[in-house]
Amino acid sequence: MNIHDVAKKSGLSVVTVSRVLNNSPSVREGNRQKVLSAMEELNYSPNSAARSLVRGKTGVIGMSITNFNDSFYDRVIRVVNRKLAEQGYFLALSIAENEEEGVNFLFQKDRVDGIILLSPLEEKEYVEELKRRNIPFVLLDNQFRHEDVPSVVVDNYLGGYEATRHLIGLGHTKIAYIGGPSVFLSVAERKRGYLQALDEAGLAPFGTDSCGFTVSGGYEVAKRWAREDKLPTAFFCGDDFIALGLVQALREEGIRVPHDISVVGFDDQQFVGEFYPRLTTVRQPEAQMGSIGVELLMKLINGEVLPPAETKLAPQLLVRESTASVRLT
Amino acid sequence: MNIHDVAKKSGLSVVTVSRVLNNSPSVREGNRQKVLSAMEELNYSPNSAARSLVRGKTGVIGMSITNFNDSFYDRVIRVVNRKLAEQGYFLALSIAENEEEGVNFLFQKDRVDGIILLSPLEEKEYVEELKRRNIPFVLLDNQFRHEDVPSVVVDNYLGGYEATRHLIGLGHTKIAYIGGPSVFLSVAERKRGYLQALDEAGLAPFGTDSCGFTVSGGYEVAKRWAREDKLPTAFFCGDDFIALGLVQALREEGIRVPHDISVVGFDDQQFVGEFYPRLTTVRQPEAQMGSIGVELLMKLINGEVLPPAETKLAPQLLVRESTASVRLT
DNA sequence: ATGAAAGCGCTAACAG
DNA sequence: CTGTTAGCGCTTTCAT
Repeated sequence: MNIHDVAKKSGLSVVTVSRVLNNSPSVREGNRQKVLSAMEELNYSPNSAARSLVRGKTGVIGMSITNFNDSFYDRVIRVVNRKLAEQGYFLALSIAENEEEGVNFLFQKDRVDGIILLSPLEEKEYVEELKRRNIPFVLLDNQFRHEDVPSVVVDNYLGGYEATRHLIGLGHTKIAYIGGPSVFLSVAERKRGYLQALDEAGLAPFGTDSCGFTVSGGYEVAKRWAREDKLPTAFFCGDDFIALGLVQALREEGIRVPHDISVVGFDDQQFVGEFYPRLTTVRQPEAQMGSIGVELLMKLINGEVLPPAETKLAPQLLVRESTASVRLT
Repeated sequence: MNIHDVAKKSGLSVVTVSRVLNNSPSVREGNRQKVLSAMEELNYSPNSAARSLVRGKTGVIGMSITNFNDSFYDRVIRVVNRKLAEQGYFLALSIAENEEEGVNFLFQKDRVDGIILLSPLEEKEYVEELKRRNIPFVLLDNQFRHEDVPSVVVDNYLGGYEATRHLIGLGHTKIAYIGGPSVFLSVAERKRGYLQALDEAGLAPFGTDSCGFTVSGGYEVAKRWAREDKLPTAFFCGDDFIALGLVQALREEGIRVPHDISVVGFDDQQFVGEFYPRLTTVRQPEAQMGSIGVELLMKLINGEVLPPAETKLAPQLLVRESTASVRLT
């Protein structure tokens, strides 16, 4: 069932059929209809391998992800999917679990027209490999700076800064920071923002700690601090899960949020938003990140001049119910 | 940079190069080495569009998903990814959001060698379309029965039955069921199991209700029931999120779980497992579902005889800390 | 063990 | 506006 069958059936040549396939204007309306109905009858659809071969393009954009059980990733992926579809591209997701298999597959010029790396784990290796293979690609939420590679990141420093400013503005002076695993640049950046805000306000950090990006991590830290009777009046957490665990633990200790202690999270995880008190948090601009990423990649593919390598996006503080003015005791 | 360049560089013909590419034994070792090093030098990798075209296969399996912010999906996808890689196939994920765009793309015989539909939303349409296009495919966690289509589902009836039996075994007689949206067959099946278990024990259902698969859904139901002073001694929830919301609400009402009321969830959501009391829940056999699904698809692709259309897997009750013997008052 | 030739299904270049 | 010819990069007969 190929283009020749359609040609035969419609009484026209394969070239005309191809023209109809590609919406060429130079086909007489009558003939176009003939071709269309022949296709219909034959239940024909063009072979994409053949098209890719001759055109040198696949119409597919690959995206490598490490994890999807997370609102941030979820939102970015959905936006990318939509934007790509608008441009006539198809998104193929690949889980980077088995470093060898999956990504190497995607990393083939003829498999995809371009690649989006979202929070890549083995960032440097991937970047090098992709450059070597000469495949257009962009980085989203990456950790390091790379020359000549367009990337879109969130200004985590600013996020930490604003979260802390918010707390300071509420009169808090004893503010602690609980971050995630130190391998992440974002963790360090958020902390840097926190320290800067405090410094500007002439305050000393109350204390910092870290744990995994999990509810139980936050829970344990809070329990430990409570046990040691070392509690601030406000916590800035590097992640919503941590914040949620913290709130749970504090509640068990008879400490109310935000009445006794204020808590700020990070990421605006969907799920976490269903708990009371609704968490004040920092929302990352996923939609922007996704659409700018797609735009950059499209430019790269079309050979346009590339803009400055790194685009840094401002996150947004969402003030909700877990923060309040410090209690005057 | 194609096979001809390699041939020229190695001083052999394209056919020999092709043979090396395909591990044909009939190549003299010396020549194989020549070819290999030529490939290396040229940084050559074969064009997959050309291969697909001539072979009529792509080496790609498509999987259509609707949502990934969920442990059940996450686990199934990861297993499928691994199993497929073992077989030399690559998994391409596609979000079924924009029904038109995405899936229709995957639904092309020459794009993928086979398709896995995970909890498809527009199940019947997809099945029909895929049959029409004659693409090998399997259904995972589907809602309806289809002739001639291999599918793997979980025995939700059994899950509901066992969860309820567990509660009955703990001496509970006032047991309620809170299910999810009624469009899902799984919701009805879990309820059917619940009713059956009660019936066998000579008990009447205390009451049933339903809400979205969300924490807030469960929270609101519990608040409502508490307000109406209509509380059982045990809840069986059709979903962990609902169960979690329920526990939160009960706690706010001063009711302790499991001391005053026992709660059973469903799905063993990762995240939910981090809360105390750790939820007694029903775990779906994601690993089995994934690997059986892949096996079936492989058989289909290889033209083997298809086994009985539907494989029904038994879920597993995980007894943890949210259920206890009924209090004797 | 190796190679020449044909062809997978499609599009692009060039005629007419 | 339409068709003839060539070729994308690879694998597969079929000889040798």
